[in-house]
Amino acid sequence: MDDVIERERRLFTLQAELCQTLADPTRLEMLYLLGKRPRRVKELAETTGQRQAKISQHLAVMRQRGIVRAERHGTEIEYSLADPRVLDACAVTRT
Amino acid sequence: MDDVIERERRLFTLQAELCQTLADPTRLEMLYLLGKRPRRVKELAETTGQRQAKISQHLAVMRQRGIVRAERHGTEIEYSLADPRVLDACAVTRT
DNA sequence: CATGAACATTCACATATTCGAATGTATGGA
DNA sequence: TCCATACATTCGAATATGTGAATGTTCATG
Repeated sequence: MDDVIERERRLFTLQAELCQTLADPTRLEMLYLLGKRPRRVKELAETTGQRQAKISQHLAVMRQRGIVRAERHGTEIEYSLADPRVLDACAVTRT
Repeated sequence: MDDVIERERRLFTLQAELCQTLADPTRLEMLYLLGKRPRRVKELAETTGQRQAKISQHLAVMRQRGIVRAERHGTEIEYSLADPRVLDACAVTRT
């Protein structure tokens, strides 16, 4: 009974964390770009016009949440969407 | 050119604000309940087990964002979803 | 108009988030 | 092994957010 409610509450909490992760314009722009194709950090920084450190910080957040995946190529690191379903979430929340 | 980019950025910002509004477990639970049928504040407070003031605060946030609509009936106020599409957003962000 | 019920708002505080600046780390090449 | 490049992390400050406690407001009723 209450267990069901508690289970629901945990789901709402998880859901809220995902929404929180999407609740930043820079991260949304990065996800938009990664939705088209994988990108290196430098490219994300240049395309968005943001500092590299800031991009790395946002990437770290999204990595921890499992939204994004990193793959090293020599000295560069290529990021891609870990689960393209986030694009659905982005699409639905648009305008 | 840059105007297009700027326009996109504004959209990302709006989108981020919506996500931010959804980024709270209590609000998600309230939206879930309102998705089934309109509810009075007291009912929302009792069903979620949260204090009335807290519920009103969250309702105020969602009212400002235009997610929720209020309709007074005597001394009670009934809330409903202003745009049922938010349910889609909620559904997509669920695990 | 006094009262109680239902709801809203304000204030204060704790916590979280974002960002710039600075610094650290890993990799490939000279 | 030294250096430059690409990226990550840490730190501190500013700002935002969530919450409880207290207080205000609105309305129906007597």
